[in-house]
Amino acid sequence: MKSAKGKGPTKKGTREALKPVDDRKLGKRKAPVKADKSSKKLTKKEKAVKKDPNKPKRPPSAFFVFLEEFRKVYKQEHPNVKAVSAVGKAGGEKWKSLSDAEKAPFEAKAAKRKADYEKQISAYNKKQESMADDGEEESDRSKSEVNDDEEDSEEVSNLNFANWLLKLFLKINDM
DNA sequence: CGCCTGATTGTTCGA
DNA sequence: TCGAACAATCAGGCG
Repeated sequence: MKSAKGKGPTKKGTREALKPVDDRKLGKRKAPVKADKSSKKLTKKEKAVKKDPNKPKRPPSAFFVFLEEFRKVYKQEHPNVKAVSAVGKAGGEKWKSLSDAEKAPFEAKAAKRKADYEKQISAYNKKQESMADDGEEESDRSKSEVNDDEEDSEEVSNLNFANWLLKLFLKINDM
């Protein structure tokens, strides 16, 4: 059952070049080159230390957005499951099962995430410059008013997503 | 006692 | 252009 990972089906040509990325699956997913100072996962520490609260973390990709919903559903069906890998594998497999149409809504969110992320980065960079001189943050009102064009039409769809996913999940599960 | 790893894919920056 | 790293999650395992 797929011990070779989805190397074939998902491959998109350009992805072939990213083949080395798969290497991270072999064991270490990071820092082969660095290996300098305790290259431990600073990501977690960054959170705890909170050195830069304004530092925008990479927003979840479409796959992660889907995973967030998927995890909820998965937990409902598998409350006993105790392993992130389980959801990861199941989610990944399912993700590939999704059609472009199904991925569309998630990709839409991903696109939106980029817009927000861009703003956050902009604000973050700006702040860094400001602080470098005076340390006085503040700034103007960047209240992240991202109400531009579309979007915001969800709200209620949020639950629908879970419901739809649940249905899809059960449906495929039955197959 | 506390932090890290595992597993999925996508995105994003850096050299 | 390519590559490497990190994004969430949750519980267990190790120092």
